[in-house]
Amino acid sequence: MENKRVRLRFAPSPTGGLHMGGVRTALFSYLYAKKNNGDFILRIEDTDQTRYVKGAEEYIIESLKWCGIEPNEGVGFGNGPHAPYRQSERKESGIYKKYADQLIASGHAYYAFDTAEELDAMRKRLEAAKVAAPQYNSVSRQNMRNSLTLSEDEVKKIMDAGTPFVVRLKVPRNEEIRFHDIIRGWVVVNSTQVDDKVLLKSDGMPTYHLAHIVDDIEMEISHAVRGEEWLPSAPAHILIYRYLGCEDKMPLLAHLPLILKPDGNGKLSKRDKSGIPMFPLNWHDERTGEVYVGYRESGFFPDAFVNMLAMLGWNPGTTQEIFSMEELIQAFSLERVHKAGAKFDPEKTKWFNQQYLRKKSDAELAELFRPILQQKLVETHNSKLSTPNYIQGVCRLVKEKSHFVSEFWSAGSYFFIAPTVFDTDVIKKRWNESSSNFIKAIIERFKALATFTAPEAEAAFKAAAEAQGIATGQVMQLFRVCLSGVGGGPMLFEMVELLGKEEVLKRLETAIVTIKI
RNA sequence: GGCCCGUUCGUCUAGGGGUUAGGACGCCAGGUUUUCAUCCUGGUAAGAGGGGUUCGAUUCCCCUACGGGCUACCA
Repeated sequence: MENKRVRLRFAPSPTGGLHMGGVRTALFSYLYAKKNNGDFILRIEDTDQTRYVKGAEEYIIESLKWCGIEPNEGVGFGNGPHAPYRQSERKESGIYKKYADQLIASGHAYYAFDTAEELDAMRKRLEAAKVAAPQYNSVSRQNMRNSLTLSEDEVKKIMDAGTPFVVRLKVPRNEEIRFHDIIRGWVVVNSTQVDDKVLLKSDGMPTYHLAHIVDDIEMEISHAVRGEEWLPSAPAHILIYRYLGCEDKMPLLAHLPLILKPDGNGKLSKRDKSGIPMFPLNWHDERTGEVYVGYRESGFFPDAFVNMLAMLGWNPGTTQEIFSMEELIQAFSLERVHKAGAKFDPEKTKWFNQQYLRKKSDAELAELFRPILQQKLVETHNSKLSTPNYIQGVCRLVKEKSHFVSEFWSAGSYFFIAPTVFDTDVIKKRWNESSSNFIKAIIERFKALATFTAPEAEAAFKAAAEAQGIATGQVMQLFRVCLSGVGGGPMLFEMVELLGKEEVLKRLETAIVTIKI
């Protein structure tokens, strides 16, 4: 067992878009597997036919791909020795029934024939009797219709008649169940708290409880990493492994803390008022018609998203915060995962993206900006796209103040379209009778320049100001507005150089005739 | 209600019997950029409460409070 190959699975059910909490579970499993030269498997747990959502599986696969969390085995990622990886398909081999039958044969599971109404009535009865935990268990099962209370003949008769039935786990009455969690240490629960879980549903499908255990055994899973919401049912799972005689094959457990919503209390919801997405990719819910925006579509870099997720509930114990996937793999350990839930911080999320934005080369950014730019230029009837060098130059100047590539357009559209309106606040404050003379003087001095670099333009500008006895500070912003229409932006003379002599002169001429006090 | 898990600055967190309780985000201030942003420097701000154990507890134990999860033929 100690030398068992490390194999982890991510096992979502295709009931909707994969939430970022799910992505983090996948990420942690992936990191641990890679760190230990193990396998990472994607298994689809589609045992609930009523909740199956079309497109969800594709969404999960695409999300993992975008994040760079690639399983080396599983649905959408190629078959390994344990195919198929969809539980609905695995069921066809009769594997789940086989394990359920084994539990029945050994007396650790039984058939139950109760209808939904009968179960409901039982619950109401127990509630009325003020039973602390109304559930199907060692006590209440004695008053229900199952193979424990009915005679063998009766059971046979019912089964032969084709009456629907479920298989339930026979949980002992008063037994201490101890299990070890990598993150939480030892957890002790008394079996009186555990109900007789349904293992096989009346439609013949296994429940999660049976299916994931059977598959984890069959797929030789070494570590099961999942959300904290599974902690309460873990004791039942321990029992199943034990009764199956498979305790030695039981994966080590690690229950991750939940991701909490940024404001107020509770789990993360599908939407947050911060405007920061909760899903990796856009997700369209066909049932409600609602659309949830994704990190990808919001302009986040996948590595920034993954980095942010990794730091939610885990840290390396150093002050390093920026990690590539490789570095995460090297540094990761389940033991360092926090116990307490982590509130998700939208501001920090943006900061992560900014860090990655800064690290990208101008060429990379230009490549990302190009499609946005092209679309904007079409929208504004300026279909002429600038040269790659020029676009890179814009990216170089504009990236310092941005968190997202998607902000480049609003920050620097004037690099591509000459301004027609000029910030009135700045004009009101800075423009006076002498202004147009000053701009004219600059035009003359710029014209005289043989080469047009930032330092040269700046020197010419200062000389013009000095000649007219104006402090440069008085006219810098004015000059900027003439060129860009707005009062803020990147380094002024860097901007001048990039725009180029011809364009600068043209814009200044326009400004003189357009701007009125 | 019951059970389980948790609790260090507003948020993410480090540390772990003796520390000026460290870092990051945010926020604030100063400096640089003769604007804004960037950048630099500094600042703000924390061990839920009560009991133990101990020379000493944020750190170990107990209780309470609070928060979260679970309580389906859903996962």
